[in-house]
Order: sequence, then structure tokens, then C-alpha cells
Amino acid sequence: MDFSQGVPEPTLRRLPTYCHFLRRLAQDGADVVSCRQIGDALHLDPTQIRKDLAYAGMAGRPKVGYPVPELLAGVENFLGWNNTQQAILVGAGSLGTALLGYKAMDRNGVRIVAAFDTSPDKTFQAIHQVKVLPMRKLVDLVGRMQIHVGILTVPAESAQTVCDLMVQAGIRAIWNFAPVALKVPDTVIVQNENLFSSLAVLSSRLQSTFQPRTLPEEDPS
Amino acid sequence: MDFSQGVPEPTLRRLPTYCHFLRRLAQDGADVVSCRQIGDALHLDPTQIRKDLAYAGMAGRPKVGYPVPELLAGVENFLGWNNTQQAILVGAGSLGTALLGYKAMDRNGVRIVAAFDTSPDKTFQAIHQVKVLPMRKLVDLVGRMQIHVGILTVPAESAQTVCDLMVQAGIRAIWNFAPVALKVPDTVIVQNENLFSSLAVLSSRLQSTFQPRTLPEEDPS
DNA sequence: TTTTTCTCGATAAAAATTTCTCGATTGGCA
DNA sequence: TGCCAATCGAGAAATTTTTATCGAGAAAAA
Ligand SMILES: NC(=O)c1ccc[n+]([C@@H]2O[C@H](COP(=O)([O-])OP(=O)(O)OC[C@H]3O[C@@H](n4cnc5c(N)ncnc54)[C@H](O)[C@@H]3O)[C@@H](O)[C@H]2O)c1
Ligand SMILES: NC(=O)c1ccc[n+]([C@@H]2O[C@H](COP(=O)([O-])OP(=O)(O)OC[C@H]3O[C@@H](n4cnc5c(N)ncnc54)[C@H](O)[C@@H]3O)[C@@H](O)[C@H]2O)c1
Repeated sequence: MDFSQGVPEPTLRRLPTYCHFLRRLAQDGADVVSCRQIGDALHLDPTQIRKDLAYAGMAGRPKVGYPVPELLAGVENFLGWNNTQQAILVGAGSLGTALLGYKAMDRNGVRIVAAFDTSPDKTFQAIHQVKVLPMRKLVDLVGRMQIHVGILTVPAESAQTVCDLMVQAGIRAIWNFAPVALKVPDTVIVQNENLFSSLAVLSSRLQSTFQPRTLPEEDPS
Repeated sequence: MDFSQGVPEPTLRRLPTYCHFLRRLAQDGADVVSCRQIGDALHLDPTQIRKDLAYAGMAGRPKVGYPVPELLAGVENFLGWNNTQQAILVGAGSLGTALLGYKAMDRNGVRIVAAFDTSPDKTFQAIHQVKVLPMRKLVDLVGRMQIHVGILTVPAESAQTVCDLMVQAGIRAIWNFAPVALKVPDTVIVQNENLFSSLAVLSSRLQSTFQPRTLPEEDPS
């Protein structure tokens, strides 16, 4: 398999889905699983799954499939989900609160160890067992705890400012929920999460079921 | 331009970003904008932007660029964001509450007109001015108000049940936040929103900055 | 007016990704 | 044991998406 370019992003995006499915399978006590089974459950092409798993370094056996526990462990390991990254979250608003309360995060590679906010109403409280601190504590805490991941859930207009602060503090990867393109040094990774992108795909598809964009060819009947 | 296959999904996912940028530009009173400017601001290739805009049916003028108001209106119109879809949300928990409070939704093609939940603690209250109703009211309301879009924010184990109910009620498109592959008839559109996909891309990238997956060639020094 | 420069539109090339095909391996079963 | 069916792995082909190139139009400058 060709690793010179790293793993294709689409593959990377599918792997967590496999993980989730495999976990349920493991709970149900399944020993082995074939790509076909996974494909049926997840509505994906078996060949593609096989290729994705190969990227993650997993091999199966003909006629049998993949051993579920090994496969799960292998994929989780590949994604770096067994040594959880510690993260901070900035912006303990609606979305921030939801993320703080999202228990599944722990099992998926990230643990939020502290939140930050400007609002005095929020600071020095705990939201879902995570302390909310004032912004001035950010740089020190990030440096002291060697935190690499920052989650950005402040309004769009504050995003760049907060981003700069994160970078200054030593954050290496930013998960950005604000709908802006952050400016960062080359050494910092930004992953944008844009809800409206998905929504656009949905509305566009929906719209085209009402009034298809393509005029149909003459019916050959 | 070739519309026989519909618009490419990557294009569709980029369009909302352009919209957001254009809105700010329009607020600032800009008359025209070139692909180059957009590309600089959004860190994208100008050629790609031009192609995306062409898919949306927008044309510019050489040397000048695109007129901002027309471009914005055109893209919004293309995405169906000017005749807002009404939607219901099921699962008024952490995430559901955040979405109900997300004001920007209105400007991006979807208005949540009602929420539903099984928990008696939640029902008959209003969250962010949206009423939360018990599940038994769902089918009637969806039918009566001719609602086509459903937002699914219940725990994974309830997702399929709720999905079936939505389909039965006449929902045509489901925006699914639960990490499961829903089973629906062909006529129903499902758009999955999987946070952990993005997170996987982020952690994988971060991991490879620490220990690149590719063994480096012999150092030529 | 003429020249220069910028930007679009269309087409072509390149790259990435998905899908297909085929042979090989394995386990089950007569 | 020997055959059959299921499944994997690898490479080829097809498709999709991104990037590059070129000519032309339009404004600004000379
Ligand atoms: N609510 C959603 O469902 C949702 C979904 C997707 C994306 N988003 C995006 O997430 C961001 C936050 O949305 P929200 O709905 O949670 O908003 P919100 O207003 O509820 O929360 C924002 C929080 O950030 C804090 N804040 C503001 N400026 C700050 C600063 N300079 N430094 C630190 N903290 C600051 C505020 O005190 C507030 O607590 C927005 O950019 C929004 O576009 C929200
Ligand atoms: N919290 C997050 O940040 C987050 C992020 C991404 C995805 N998700 C996903 O969104 C879903 C909800 O997450 P959450 O954190 O909001 O959970 P939550 O427990 O806070 O909320 C779930 C809500 O759904 C309601 N509910 C449960 N079963 C129901 C049913 N059968 N019919 C109607 N309502 C029902 C509950 O009463 C509760 O109000 C989960 O599938 C989760 O994986 C959550």
C-alpha cells in the first residue's frame, strides 16, 4: 500500500464510522466480520472498506474476514484514539456546552480538560464537570499541561483573536467551529467544522427532488 | 457546464463558505469581487472558486470580477436559502438545545419550527423560543405543516426508531447527528453529520507531525 | 487611440478516489 | 482428499475532482 502521500482524507473520514460499528459488533460478541457485512450495515462498497482497512494496516483472512477485536484495536490505534489527546475548549456558549457534555469524546481520542470564556457569568463554574476559566489563565495552563489541541466555539468575530492566543500558547491543532477561515502559521493544523456545508448538500438534494435541475431526456418508451 | 451528474458534492460544500464571506463583503459595501480575492481570504485556489461559481450558474466579467450583491443572491438562491425550509428537531438534549439556539440557521436555509422529545422534563417548555412537544404530536404536525426536513439529535440507540417515525410522518430529508447509518426508503435523503470524522482527520494530522508515518529517506547530508 | 494588465471562461492535463476484475487463499463439506 | 464457495489482496480501469493553460474581453493607463 502506498503511504508516501499519507492516508487519503476520505478514508480517514470513514474510519471512525467503522470504529463505531465495530464497537457494537464487539459488544454483541462477534468474533469475525467481513467487509461485506460492514458494507451492508453502513451502505458502503465492500472493496472500499477493504482498501480503507488496508490503509490502516489491517489484514484479513480469506473466507473468514477480520477478527473483530484486533480490527477494532488496530483502527483505534491507527487513529491515535488509545492515547487520548488532552484539549481545551474556548467559548462555553450553546455549542461549547454541548461539546463539553458529549461523553463519547473521551472514547474518540480527545478529552477536554478545561474550558475558557470571557463572560464572568461562566467563569469559575463547572459545566458538565469541566471547569470554565477566564481567558488570562489560558496561556499558562496550555503551556504547563502541554496541551496540543484547542476547540474553538466562540462567535465568528472573536475567532481570529482567540485563535492567535491559542497559537501563542502553543496549541498545535485547532478544531474550529466558527464559520471563518483562520490565519495560522504553517506549523499549526486547522480543522474546520462547517455545519452549513452539510446543510447545503441536504437542501440541494432536497430541492432537486422537487424540481430536478436536469431536464429529462425524451422518454425512450 | 455539465449538469448531467448534478453539482459535485465538494463544490456544494464550499458554496456556503463563499456565501458567508460574500455577506461580510456586502456589509462592508463592496461592489465587486474577484476569485482571486475570495481565494486569498479563504485559502482556496481561484480557479476552483471560478468553477464552483460556474456550477451555481454565476458569471463574472473579465478584469472586473463578480458583482457582490448578484453573486450572493445567486448563490443563496442556488442553495435554496431564500425560501427557507421549515424543519423539526427531535431530541432536545445538549446538542439539540445548541442547534435550537443557533440563530444563523434561519439565514442558511432552515428554520426549526418545533422540537420533540420523550422526556416529560422537556416537553411543553420552550427552548430558545421553540416549543418542545411530546412525540405523539409529531406525525400530525409534520403532516399538517407540510414539513420536509427533520433534524435527528437523539442518542444512537433511538435513532432508527425516531427515523422510522419521521419517514412515516412524511419527512423527506433527515439531518442525522447520531453516529449510525440510518435505514430509509430510497425516496428519503439522509445527510450524516459525523463530528468524529473531522476529529479523525485532525488527530491523524497531528499525530503525523509528531512521528511522520513515512520513514524518512536516508538523510542526504 | 493604443497598449498594458487583470480576470474570466473553456478546455485540457493531472491527481486523487472509487469501482472493477482477477487470481490466490482458506475453511467447510462430501 | 478434493471440490466448492466465500473472501481477501493487488493491480487496472473508470470516475471524480483539482490544477494548469490559453485565448479573449474589458478597464485603466499611456
Ligand atoms: N450553536 C450551534 O449550534 C452552533 C453550531 C455550529 C457552529 N456554531 C458556531 O459556534 C460558535 C459559537 O456559537 P454558539 O451558538 O455557542 O454561541 P454562544 O453565543 O452561545 O457562545 C459563545 C460563547 O463564547 C464566549 N465568547 C465570546 N467572545 C469570546 C472571546 N473573545 N473569548 C472567549 N470567549 C468568548 C461567549 O461568552 C459565549 O459564552 C459560533 O461561531 C457559531 O457560528 C454554533
Ligand atoms: N453533545 C454533542 O456535542 C454531540 C455532538 C455530535 C453528535 N452528538 C450526537 O447527538 C445525539 C444526542 O446527543 P446529546 O449529547 O444531545 O444527548 P442528550 O442525552 O443530551 O440528548 C438526547 C435527547 O434525546 C431525547 N430522547 C431520547 N430518546 C428519545 C426518543 N426515542 N425520542 C425522542 N427523544 C428522545 C432525550 O430525552 C434527550 O433530551 C447523540 O446521538 C450523539 O451521539 C452529540
